[in-house]
Amino acid sequence: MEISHDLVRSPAVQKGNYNKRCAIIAAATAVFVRDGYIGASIDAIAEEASVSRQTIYNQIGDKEKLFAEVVRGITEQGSARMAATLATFPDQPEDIGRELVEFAVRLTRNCLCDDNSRALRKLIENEGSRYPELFETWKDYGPGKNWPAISARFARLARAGDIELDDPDLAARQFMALIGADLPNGPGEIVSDAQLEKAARNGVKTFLRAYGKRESAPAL
Amino acid sequence: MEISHDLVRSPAVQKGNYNKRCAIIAAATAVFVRDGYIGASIDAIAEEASVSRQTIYNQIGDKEKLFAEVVRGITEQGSARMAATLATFPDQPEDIGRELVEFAVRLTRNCLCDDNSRALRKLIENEGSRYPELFETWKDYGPGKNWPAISARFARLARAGDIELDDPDLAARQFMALIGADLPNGPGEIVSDAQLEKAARNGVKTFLRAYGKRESAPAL
DNA sequence: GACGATTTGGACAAGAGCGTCCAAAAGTCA
DNA sequence: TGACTTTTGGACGCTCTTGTCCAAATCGTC
Repeated sequence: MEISHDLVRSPAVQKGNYNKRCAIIAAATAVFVRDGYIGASIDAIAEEASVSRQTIYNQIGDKEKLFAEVVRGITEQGSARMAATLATFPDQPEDIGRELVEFAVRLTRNCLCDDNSRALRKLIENEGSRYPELFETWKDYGPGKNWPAISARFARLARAGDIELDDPDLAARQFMALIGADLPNGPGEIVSDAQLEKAARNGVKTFLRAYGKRESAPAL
Repeated sequence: MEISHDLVRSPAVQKGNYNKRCAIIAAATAVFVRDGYIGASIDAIAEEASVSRQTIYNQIGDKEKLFAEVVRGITEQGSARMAATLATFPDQPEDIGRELVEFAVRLTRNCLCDDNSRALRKLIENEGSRYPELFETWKDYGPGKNWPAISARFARLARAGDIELDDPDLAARQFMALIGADLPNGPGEIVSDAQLEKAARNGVKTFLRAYGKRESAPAL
């Protein structure tokens, strides 16, 4: 699982080699996701990063500190991607079907199916109970900020008369569920662009059959 | 996580105390799900089962054998519950909305939200790559047998004129996604009957808005 | 080249877990 | 009661991991 940490910069202290530090964080992310917190060994991370074990202790410190750094990195990156993607929601659509499909493709590709998001979900699910403070950080970014944002977009579409719905929050949850329903969710599965496109089209089609304006039968 | 293993009987050999064996399997299931394969220690399982560590080695054997037994148990039980629930699909509905909601409640309660199913999903997701043969066994029961079964039911409903759909497989996947969209999916969260009922109603409502016959507006 | 900072690899102690062995205790059945 | 089976608890050897320490090697910069 390749994870770029371009956005992960040393927070305050700027000692040592940035590249080494980034390599350590990236390798730690991969190994933590693959083997879990307990199963991940510092030696495996060191080997994955092509770095001596001692360097990890020099640069970051404890295993817990390393894990916290990993979580901080993927949370930040995931949140940034989600915010950027949400900004592309079709506000004043000309062809709502096509534009919703395009948005769904961006959403699944950048925020649901990418390695970073899957890593975050897996860590939250498996180690969230062991490190509740990690869960707290994520709640702010995930369901705390982004879900209301997307439901607000749908509410605006409804006010503009593009769709018909009574509960924007519910519609947002169902939209997410529908565009994810047709995606292969096996472990470590590769999702092709064609599958992504088809899943988005199928999900949006059903979403608009339920919530679209009655007179305009969407031909996708 | 309480998991009853009434269906789990010793396969061939019938030596020793059944109660002890069942207690071991149940405890092992809980600990494996909680801590993962590597994180689960035989000592913790022995303590959870109120049994000496040596007894585990006498009754089952290896840690791997114990894990395989755990997976076999929850897979069997999950499959049995799914089959029993699928048999209650409304074949000739009088009130399709109400009957689909009732079916969705049964499905989520027995096959999606119960401890057994969640344990199975978690183990598959986390250890499936480490033990592919485990994944194989599950594929037969899960997507291999049950998903075609449910889509066949929807196809029959469509032929009878109760709903309008072109792709039964897709409709089945979307039905599952919709009735699960409104469920709290946090780790270890308790789902009340009221939430279950409401989630099912919301999901079926949208499903029928998309696939129901146009003239009969469902009032749920 | 020389100096300081960093990295490296190896060694180390402490602890945890797995699987085995074994003698004593408890349970089971005739 | 007596013979047989099972369970128990403790001890053991083995491996793996964590975190620390340290001297030698490497890198960057002047």
